[in-house]
Amino acid sequence: MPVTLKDVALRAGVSRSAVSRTFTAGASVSDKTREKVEQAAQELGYSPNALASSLTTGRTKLIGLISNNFHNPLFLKVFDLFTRSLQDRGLRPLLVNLSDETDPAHSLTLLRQYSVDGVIVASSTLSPDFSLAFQTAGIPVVNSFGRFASAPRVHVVGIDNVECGRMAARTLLARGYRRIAFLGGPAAATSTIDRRKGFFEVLDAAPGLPASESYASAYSFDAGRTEMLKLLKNDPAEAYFCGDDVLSIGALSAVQEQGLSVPGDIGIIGLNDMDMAGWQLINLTTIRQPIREIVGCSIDLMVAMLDAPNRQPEARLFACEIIERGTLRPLR
Amino acid sequence: MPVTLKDVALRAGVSRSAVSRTFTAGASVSDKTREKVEQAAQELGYSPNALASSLTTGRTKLIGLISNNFHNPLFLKVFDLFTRSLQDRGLRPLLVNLSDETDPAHSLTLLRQYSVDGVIVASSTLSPDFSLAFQTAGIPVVNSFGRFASAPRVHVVGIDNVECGRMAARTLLARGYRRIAFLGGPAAATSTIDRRKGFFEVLDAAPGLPASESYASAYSFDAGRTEMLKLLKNDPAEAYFCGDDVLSIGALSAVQEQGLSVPGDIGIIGLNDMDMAGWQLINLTTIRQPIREIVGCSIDLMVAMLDAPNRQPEARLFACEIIERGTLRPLR
DNA sequence: AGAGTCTTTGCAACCGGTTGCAAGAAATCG
DNA sequence: CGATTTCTTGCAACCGGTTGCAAAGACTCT
Repeated sequence: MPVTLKDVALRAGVSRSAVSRTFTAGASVSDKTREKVEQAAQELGYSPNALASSLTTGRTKLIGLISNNFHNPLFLKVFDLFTRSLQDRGLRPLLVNLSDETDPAHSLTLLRQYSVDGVIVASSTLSPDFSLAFQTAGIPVVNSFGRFASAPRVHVVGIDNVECGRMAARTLLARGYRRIAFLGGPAAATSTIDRRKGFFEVLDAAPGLPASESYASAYSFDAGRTEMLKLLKNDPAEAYFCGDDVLSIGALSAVQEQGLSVPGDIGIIGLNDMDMAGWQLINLTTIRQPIREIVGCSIDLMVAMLDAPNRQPEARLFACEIIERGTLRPLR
Repeated sequence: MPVTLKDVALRAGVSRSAVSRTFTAGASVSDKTREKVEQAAQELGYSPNALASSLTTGRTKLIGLISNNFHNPLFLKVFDLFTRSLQDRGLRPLLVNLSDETDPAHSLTLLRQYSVDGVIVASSTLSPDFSLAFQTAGIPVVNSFGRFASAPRVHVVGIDNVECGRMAARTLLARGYRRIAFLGGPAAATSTIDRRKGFFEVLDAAPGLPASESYASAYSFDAGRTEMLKLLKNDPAEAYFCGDDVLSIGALSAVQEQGLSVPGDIGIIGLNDMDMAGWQLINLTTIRQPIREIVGCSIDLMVAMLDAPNRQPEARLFACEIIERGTLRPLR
């Protein structure tokens, strides 16, 4: 049923090679032949089989896009950007949804079976070892939104979560909050660990400040709300750095439900600057992660690696930015 | 570099066919051979090339997943469900992000090049003709979240948007609202058209009720808020059926910003029941679309079609359900 | 033990393309 | 104009698998 190279060759009265060459950029074909072939292809509705050609060329233009962040609203935008940018460069995203898996073995064989040209691991919670497995298997890999390392073993593009933690702490201190706290997401996520580190680094440098920490069970509204309700029962802090905007909104909700005001009674700063953080009825002060740049850069790196697979791994970081809204009291 | 059938055959001391057969379910191989082959495959780290085998079998297990709804928060969950369910059935989603395109030609050639076994068009705004193009080209297609037709030409799974419109109107009337209005998303979307139709069908059957309509420029918070601010300037209605939850939340925000209360002064009912509709600080009354069922059913249909491509197209509808929260006054 | 049946196995052709090579055609040059 | 050089082109082998076929092997039964 589908029309092949041979059909076109037959109709155009040329060899199969000639047809193949008309569809291969940079191959040697005379204008006359090319015209005949294109005519025939047009009439038959031919389009070359990318998979068959991948057999000999060794390139599929398939890129595995692996993520376990299918509950993070930010990632809708991330997927949007990734798929668009990949398409713009003639690459096709083969999506892998990791859900709770953390072992790369399964994804690895799966993506190997489909001979992907490269893999993008888009996750803020997976360990770098996950990405490393692909590298070791000889598949170019970029870890987007991944954990920064000063001696990276795989390409990693993202933000410095430690610095984000510092930034949050400094922001709170600058606004005169003294009793401040860290309200993280799941304690095992690399991003949580790093942000916590930076946060307390700054606090520890300013001794005499009472600081506390706690963890929500997930990056979700309910988890944030539940945790905050618990905190409010026992002498809460003046301000909280929450691991994520959704978590923050849950916390915000809890505070308001208890009849307290934000930022009057309690200050909150989130992270990610999701769309909803800007909604007037939420109006969350938060730290923006430049996802457009991160995605763009990840793809640039990936494309570069397709030509030079043995590129030295590098970490590329982007600065985050405080987005000042209404959940912290103003700078004096 | 990658290890092939031949390598394994050589090492196991058998023919290539034997190796192929050990990896093909239902093929005839003796236990002894199978063991030898599996041993060799293990040692070499062999995994069969799905693309090469697709050449002869004619099946890639690739499913094109096309969407233009990368800004609709509901679709993060939709993608999550689709990718997970496809994976569970041994199928791989090849994602196509349509953004503003409405012409299927491009996606069609693209997906044909990759010999996808089938295509799922996940979109609430595309015309059925889009999906039809794949059907015509001989590629099994399911239109998820698509427009219902009583004589469908392609498989369509979703909800009856006309009925949703009716349901919204009845709900508002039952709560004693008399001056009610339709606040749709972009006027060209099929879902908007259908919902409007059902909505006014009910209103027209109850004469003497002043009804009005208007349209936001997008299914977004800003568009909803802007439109509602405009409406509030001129004699607003008592209650609004908004085309979407995000739109509703924008409208809700506008009402509150103007110092009016919901549902005291103005009632709002949304559609979709996204996560955030349930957040206490939003607490939106809305119509739930059973996306889990829609996705599940879409995939069932797709799988069925892989075996019987000429299945008679059918439309499968799921009932929606009012989720009662706090943005409509209670039933008397 | 021999005939008949059922399994297992390798050969070779094929899936839809690509590509090195050598021969033929066209263009360039003195 | 013939000799060179450069372009085109088809042949044939190959990419990594699958599969129909017939031969070989294993098994059953009398």
